Amino acid sequence: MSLTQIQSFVAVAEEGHVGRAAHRLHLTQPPLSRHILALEDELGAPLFERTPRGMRLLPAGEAFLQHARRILSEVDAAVHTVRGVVGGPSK
Amino acid sequence: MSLTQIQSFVAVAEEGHVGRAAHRLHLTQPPLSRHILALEDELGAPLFERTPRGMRLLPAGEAFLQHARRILSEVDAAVHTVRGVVGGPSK
DNA sequence: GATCTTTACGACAGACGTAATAATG
DNA sequence: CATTATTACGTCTGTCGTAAAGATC
Repeated sequence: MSLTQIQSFVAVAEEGHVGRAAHRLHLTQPPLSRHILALEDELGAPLFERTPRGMRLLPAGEAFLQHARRILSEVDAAVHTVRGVVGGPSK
Repeated sequence: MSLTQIQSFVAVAEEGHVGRAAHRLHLTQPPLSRHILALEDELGAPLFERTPRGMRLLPAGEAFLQHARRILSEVDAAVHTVRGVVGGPSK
C-alpha cells in the first residue's frame, strides 16, 4: 500500500470515472487503474463496482474512503506541523 | 513522501540508531538513511540530531512523530475495517 | 581506531505511457 | 459503435545492497 494508491482511490471515488480522475491527477488511465487493482488485491476485496459508465463505490469502498481521507489529511497536517515548529517560533 | 519513509522514520525514532532500525525493518543502513534524508529534504528541516552514538529527535522530529504514528495506525485501521466489512457481515 | 552515518555505484524491480484488447449498453 | 476499464509491452526512473568514505569521540 502506498500514499499514491490512496490518493488514486480517493480521486476515483470522488470522480466516479478512472479517466476523469486520471486527468485530475495528471496521469493516464492505465497506471491509475493499476493502482486501484493493486489496492483491491492487497485488501483482498473489490472496492468498486465496474459499470460501462464508470466506477461506483461498494460498501467496502465507502468504509475505506473515510479512512483514506483521514490518512491524507493527517499527512498534510504532519507537513504543516513540522513547518510550523521550524518556521514559527524562530521568527 | 511515502509510507515507507514514514515507517522508517518511526523505527529510527524509536530505536535511536539507524543500524538497529534497519535490522528491525529487514533492511540495510544506506536505504534507511536515505529515507530519513529524503524526508528531511521534503519537509525542509532536519528531524534528528546526528551524534556519533546514534540519532536523537529534534523538536520538529517529535512533532512529526505524533502524526507519523497516527498515519500508520490509521492505515492499519483502514485495512482491518475493509476486511471487517467484507468478512464480518457475510458470515 | 571504533562506532556511527552517509555517499558511490552497479544491478534489479516497479511505474509510466502508447497502443491494443475486452466488455457493456 | 461509442464509451469505459483493463492488459501488453517497451522504456526509464528509482531503490536496493555491497563497498568505500566521512565524521566524531
